[in-house]
Amino acid sequence: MADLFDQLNDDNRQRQLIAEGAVCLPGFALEYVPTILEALGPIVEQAPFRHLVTPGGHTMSVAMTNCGSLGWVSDRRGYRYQERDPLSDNAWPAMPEIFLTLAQKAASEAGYQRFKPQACLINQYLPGSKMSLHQDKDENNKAAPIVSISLGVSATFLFGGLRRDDPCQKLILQHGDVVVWGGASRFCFHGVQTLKDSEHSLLGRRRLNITFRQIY
DNA sequence: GAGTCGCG
DNA sequence: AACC
Repeated sequence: MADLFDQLNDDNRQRQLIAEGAVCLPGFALEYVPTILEALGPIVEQAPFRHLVTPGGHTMSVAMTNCGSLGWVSDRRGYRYQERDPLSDNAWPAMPEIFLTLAQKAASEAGYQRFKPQACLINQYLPGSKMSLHQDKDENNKAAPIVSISLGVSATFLFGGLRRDDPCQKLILQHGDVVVWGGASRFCFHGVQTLKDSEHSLLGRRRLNITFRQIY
């Protein structure tokens, strides 16, 4: 009975406007999931997930890697995008065609037709992982949106305003959901609440978040 | 002094 | 609260 209710609920989830310029597209990535997971294998083999350190000296609970021509990194010196993986000094793995296609399709669906993603940040959340409220401010191109794909275990996404103390909306992001934000909401604070310990049939106890950004 | 993709 |  609960399963039936959940299923109906899922089917009824609709495109949701979060704020001006920000939208959630439930299940938008579902049809691409097998291809995405296949493409992720060689990426994490070449550039394994690692826990980055913030400029303040704290280790992030989320494990990260990148693909694409630029990757986001953090260390004691600050946040930045760079062409090479600091672990290997190699270029980041290429962005798979399907990633580019999906990111552009989602951006277009949200009203951003000129999105040219250069950076793809892949975040792995295990139970207990979280992402504190922050703004994405390291991109040179301030007009391009952010495209975020959720896979695996559901998480509560916090979407606030332009000031840290603005109230946050809570969105439950499920496997296959895509969130796009840009325009007036491009610099909204956002974060992810501590991942609870639960199991997803395809990905186990993990949540993967794949985000796309245009840097220049 | 200002800000914080972190912690208490 | 420490570090930039």
